[in-house]
Amino acid sequence: MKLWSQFFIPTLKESPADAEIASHKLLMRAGLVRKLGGGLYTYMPLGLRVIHKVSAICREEMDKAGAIELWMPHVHPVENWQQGPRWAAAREIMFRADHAGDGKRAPRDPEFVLGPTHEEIITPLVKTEITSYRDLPKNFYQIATKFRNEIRPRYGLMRAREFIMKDAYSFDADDAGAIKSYQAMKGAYDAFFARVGVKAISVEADTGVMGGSFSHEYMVPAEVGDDDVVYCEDSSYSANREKATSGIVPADLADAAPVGDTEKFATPGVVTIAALEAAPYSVPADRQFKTLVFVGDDKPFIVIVRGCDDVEEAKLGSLGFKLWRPATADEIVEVLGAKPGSLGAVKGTIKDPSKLGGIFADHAIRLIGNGTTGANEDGFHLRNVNVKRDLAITSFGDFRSVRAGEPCPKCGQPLKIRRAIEVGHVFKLGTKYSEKFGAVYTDDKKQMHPMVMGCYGIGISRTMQAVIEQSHDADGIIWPWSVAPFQVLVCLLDPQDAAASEVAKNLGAAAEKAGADVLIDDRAERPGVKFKDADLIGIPLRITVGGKGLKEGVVELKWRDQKEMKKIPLAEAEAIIADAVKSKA
RNA sequence: CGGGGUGUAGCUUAGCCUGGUAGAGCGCCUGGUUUGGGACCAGGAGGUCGCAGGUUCGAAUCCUGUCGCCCCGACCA
Repeated sequence: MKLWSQFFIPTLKESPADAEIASHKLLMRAGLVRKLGGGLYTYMPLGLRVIHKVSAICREEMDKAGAIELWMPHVHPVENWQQGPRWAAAREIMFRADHAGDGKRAPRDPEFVLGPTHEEIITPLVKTEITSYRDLPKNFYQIATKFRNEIRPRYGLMRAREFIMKDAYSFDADDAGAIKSYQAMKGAYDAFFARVGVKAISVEADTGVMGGSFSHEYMVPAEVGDDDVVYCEDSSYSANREKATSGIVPADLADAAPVGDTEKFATPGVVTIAALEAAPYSVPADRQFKTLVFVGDDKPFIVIVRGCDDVEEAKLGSLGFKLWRPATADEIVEVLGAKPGSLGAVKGTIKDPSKLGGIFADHAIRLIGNGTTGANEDGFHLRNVNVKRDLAITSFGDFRSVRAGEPCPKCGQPLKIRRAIEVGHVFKLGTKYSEKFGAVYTDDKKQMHPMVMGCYGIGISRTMQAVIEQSHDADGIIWPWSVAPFQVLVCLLDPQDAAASEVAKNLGAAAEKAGADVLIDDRAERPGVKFKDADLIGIPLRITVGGKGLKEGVVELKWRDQKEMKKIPLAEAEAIIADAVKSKA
């Protein structure tokens, strides 16, 4: 039981100007966090209580699923990362932590980085500690701070530079075991999000820089999310847009027959799909080939999609490059011989095909018969271009971004898309890290094998904010019982009145005995201020004790998520409150 | 990193275009009146106008640079 006057809850009437979204404003206004710098936040006493509750639930579910808690350093020797499989991709988000404070690290001084995640730490550890199949499987986790130099931190705790994450790493003897571990984590995640009161859906996801064979993200639908979730209401299909496919290309598609030879025509000044759609050319975007040039591991390659489609850059990961980026105009001219706007991949028109790492075409371009594309000569295009006959394609793949309304790949019904916040991610990693670090074990036939790994993250601090984003009204936060910083608020309207104070403390004690965390608002403030603050900080159950009510022999009981308030007789108040608390626990 | 914005008291901000004493509301302190949904009156404290140059008799205001922060894009739990 805490007295408000002896605790610290600095509420604000107005939101700081840099808070954009509801949950960020409420984090600030309810005194849960304060900003130190971009993406860096102090957890204030009230906010820390929520973090502790979320962490405790996470810990319980992880333990229940058989994971084992440990704690790893967050200052990492850079060698661990240099030896790992993703140094090139990961280094740009890592903070350096040189031990030389003046920044003048001598050549022989060790170099450190702040840990953005811990595969590079746990895998070498397991390599030295576990060598026998008898010690497998194992799943280690920690709940700790992570450091990522996000290029653009935003929305408070949603995307911070320093944040709290639960990360778990499973090690199995074989693929079947790894899938079991993966399923166990999915079960734990479902239980966790249900308990903290967040409606999270799991969706198929791109594995990104983590690598690995498959993964699911846990998404909280919200307009302010950074991701797009593609889903179908009829089938169970749901996926991150980066990964999502649609049934836009029929399986039995027959390629269109050419109507004539390819033909060059002048298109002075035309450098966009839209310009070619307009008169006098009038070529619909879905009849144009869009030719884009990327550079993958220092070698240019071409991606072709329909003019009406967008390339989903994450999908280019399937091509096997470690790093890739859009090519610059100069690089494009060097290889294709023309500037962007007149590019194509028709056989014989590419200036220097030997420099290319490949020409990759999206399946959907097969829907185009006798289309139009750039001639690799500024100001000229080619018409009557046909996929099979004319384009020098290395291979086909899925590279386009799905749009709402396209047919679901499972059932054909129209797909929908909505924004969402990623709060958790499970990856089946395979042997990418264990092979790199030599984390092998000996089986019962004296054979050595790399361990099969999985990794599993939950953004603890982000989950806290996602709860607020999903559960608030115009007056403030509405905490679910399970993660509320306090569950019962005794609103003592007349703290100078000894009898009323006594009643408040007794009722608070009764609620506490029944299992609730209790806060008593004993401040010398006017009632209006107390009620406004109560709504703002969102404590689920409010008990109001005031001189007026006591004269009638009643106190008031009000749930934060309900409109109406109930007067209860003082004589029965302790029992009624205890029952209310027990009904929630 | 590219594009756009912004920086004035603890918070929200006016003033800037058109240079001339830095203003308000909230919050804070003192006293009084109040007391069931962010009270009222009186008094008070608090600002090197992000920083550094420049133009000018004179700069919060104009110019240049720089830093922080916010928004849009790529990245992520």
